Amino acid sequence: MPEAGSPDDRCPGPGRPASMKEVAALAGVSLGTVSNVLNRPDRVSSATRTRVEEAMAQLHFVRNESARQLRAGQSRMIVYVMLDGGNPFFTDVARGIADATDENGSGLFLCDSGNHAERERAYLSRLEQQRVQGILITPVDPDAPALRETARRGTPLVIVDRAGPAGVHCSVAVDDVLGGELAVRHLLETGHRRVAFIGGPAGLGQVADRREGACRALRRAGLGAGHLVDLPTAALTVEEGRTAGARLARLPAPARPTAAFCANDLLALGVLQTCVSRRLDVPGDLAIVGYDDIDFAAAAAVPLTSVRQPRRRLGRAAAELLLRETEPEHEHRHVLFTPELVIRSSTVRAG
Amino acid sequence: MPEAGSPDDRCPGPGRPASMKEVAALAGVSLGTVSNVLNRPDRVSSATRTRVEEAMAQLHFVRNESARQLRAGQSRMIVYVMLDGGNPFFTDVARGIADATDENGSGLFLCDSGNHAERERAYLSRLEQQRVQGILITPVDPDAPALRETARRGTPLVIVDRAGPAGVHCSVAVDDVLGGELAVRHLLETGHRRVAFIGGPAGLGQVADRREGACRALRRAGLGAGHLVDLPTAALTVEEGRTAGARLARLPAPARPTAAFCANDLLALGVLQTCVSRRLDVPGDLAIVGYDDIDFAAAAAVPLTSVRQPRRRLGRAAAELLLRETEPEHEHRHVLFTPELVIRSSTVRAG
DNA sequence: GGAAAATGTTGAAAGGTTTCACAAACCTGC
DNA sequence: GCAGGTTTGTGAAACCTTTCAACATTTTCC
Repeated sequence: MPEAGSPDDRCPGPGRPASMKEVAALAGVSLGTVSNVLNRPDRVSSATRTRVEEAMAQLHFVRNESARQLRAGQSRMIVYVMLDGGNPFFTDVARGIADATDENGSGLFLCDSGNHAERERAYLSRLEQQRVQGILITPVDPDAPALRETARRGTPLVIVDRAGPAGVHCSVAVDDVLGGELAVRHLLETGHRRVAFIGGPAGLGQVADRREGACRALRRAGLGAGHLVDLPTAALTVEEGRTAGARLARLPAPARPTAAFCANDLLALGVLQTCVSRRLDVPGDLAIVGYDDIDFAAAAAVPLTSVRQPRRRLGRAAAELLLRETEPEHEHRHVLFTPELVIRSSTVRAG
Repeated sequence: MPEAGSPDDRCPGPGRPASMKEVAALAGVSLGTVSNVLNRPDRVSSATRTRVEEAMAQLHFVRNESARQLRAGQSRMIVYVMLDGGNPFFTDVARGIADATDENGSGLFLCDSGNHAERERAYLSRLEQQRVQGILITPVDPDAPALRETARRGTPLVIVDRAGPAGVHCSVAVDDVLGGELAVRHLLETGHRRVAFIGGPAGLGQVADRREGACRALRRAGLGAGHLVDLPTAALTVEEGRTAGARLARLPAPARPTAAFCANDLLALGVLQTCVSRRLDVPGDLAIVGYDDIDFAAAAAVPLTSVRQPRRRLGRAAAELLLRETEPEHEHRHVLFTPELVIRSSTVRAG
């Protein structure tokens, strides 16, 4: 039996953890001195410091962050409110954020709104009550009043992967219209003339912009909007992709698009799965372009052509903007990254 | 005289948010009454209540959670420290936790240790200082002293997807040894006699247990450990899976296993990808079994046979144990779920 | 009409930390 | 010896909320 958990080590146990006051009493020193040991150790003689540190160890002292926060007026906590924790795109963005917050010494916490406006609102309110140091958020709706008000009341807030209303917040996003255009231009260049757009809900800015980009590509190729076949989905999930794929496969051959542009990779993977199970050749019978270039896109058995977003840089840039949010004379900035098309076998046969 | 109430305080500017004291002053009421409006509205006459509520609205009052926490002694925050935010398995577990915490009205926050012991320790320490209501954690090492000590000092803590040292914490896990056995028994039953085990780092309990289960299946079939070919990996990622797949493909044909059991689905997807790019038939040339049955496993173009864990139930059960952790006479419990093999085309040809 | 109960409101204390003006002790150099 | 400086340490105030005993007012019931 390891001695680390020896039962005779009777400590405070179920009671309240020790406070600085108790530490001070045990060390025979004033409260202020304990505080100095913690915050300005150089102002304390090494003899007292040792005595205080021993008392802290003996009492298993743990600093009370609530009290510190109360005194300081704000916490050291940075939070990213994700739109969908199940989408690897957002966890990659979170990693980029973590890169920046680590360097800054702030702890990063995550919340998942699950694309649910009410839940997002609840989190926002909690975070504001918590007086967090800052909020990064990929919102369900960047124009929601709650966002504006939270920022106006003083909580630093940066919008990620969307642009908020002009001049109200900083934001970091990727040019989704351009991304959509790149995707569909590529399909047109590889000979397709009837392209499905698979995505939804249409209220989601990312979806609307990518579709808009698709239309732009058609226009610039001198083709009408009739060349785009809309297959709306209820969410951006693999499951919805499978459903949409099945609907697509059921279309009569002359009307059936020869290519599908999906609003994200999860949908694309679902569509791909349906094709495979129905023995449709990809890209022969249907070419597929996804969006985000998540790791699973390259790992799919028919590797997906996809629009890559600089996910990690996106996160890092957002975090850096957030940390600057409290500087005097701050002007809100909107950073826009450029996406990039990654061509793989789901649109162009390998070899 | 602290009651120097300057009339300038009326304007809600970009300064500190209003406090209850200011609300009370504006409503011409005492502090206690404002508190009653917030916490026991029934004890306040509706006239006063309205007056206070108007004052709160006018001043954009936001409750200060730090102060509440300080008073209450603990926060209303529940946190799940994930082992790897990039693995959908853990985000699904998180969803199960959220199901339970939602019903309880506590907010769920997530942290990602990224399988990094030092980062995990830092989070744990932060959370303890924060006096969080409870911690759910899938630890890098369930025997790490920091876990034991955090729990001993009074922060409710439940271990998820592992069992901690006996009697110290509650835990919820899935029988990984049995899972490994199911996987390899299935491979043996479908005629394979040389099976690769792909997984690592070996220090990870999940990996060790699943491998142990594989050995048990062999033993029970009367086969020696020589029938298991170890291909250790540095992490449980798609990338590492690709590397391991390449190593596997390079083995000389007589020594090459005809089946691979991967410690999780990310690895399995990587291996699968390598097979496809090298024109190896799955399952003809290599049968593959994954672990976790994440959504992407079924969505792979060769749908993966995988060991399904009740991810969401796992999370929910863990959260429920956590909420009971503070009950008097609490006895730590270890809940063990049973995994289930889901057979798909990566081991058995469809049709 | 007045005692008892119900209802509304108040004021002060407590919770753990940080900060800051101040006191005490020790040096330095003359 | 002692003015002036430095190094250590102290005590009290402040941060914002919640709780609770006590007070004030109204209602109820004989």
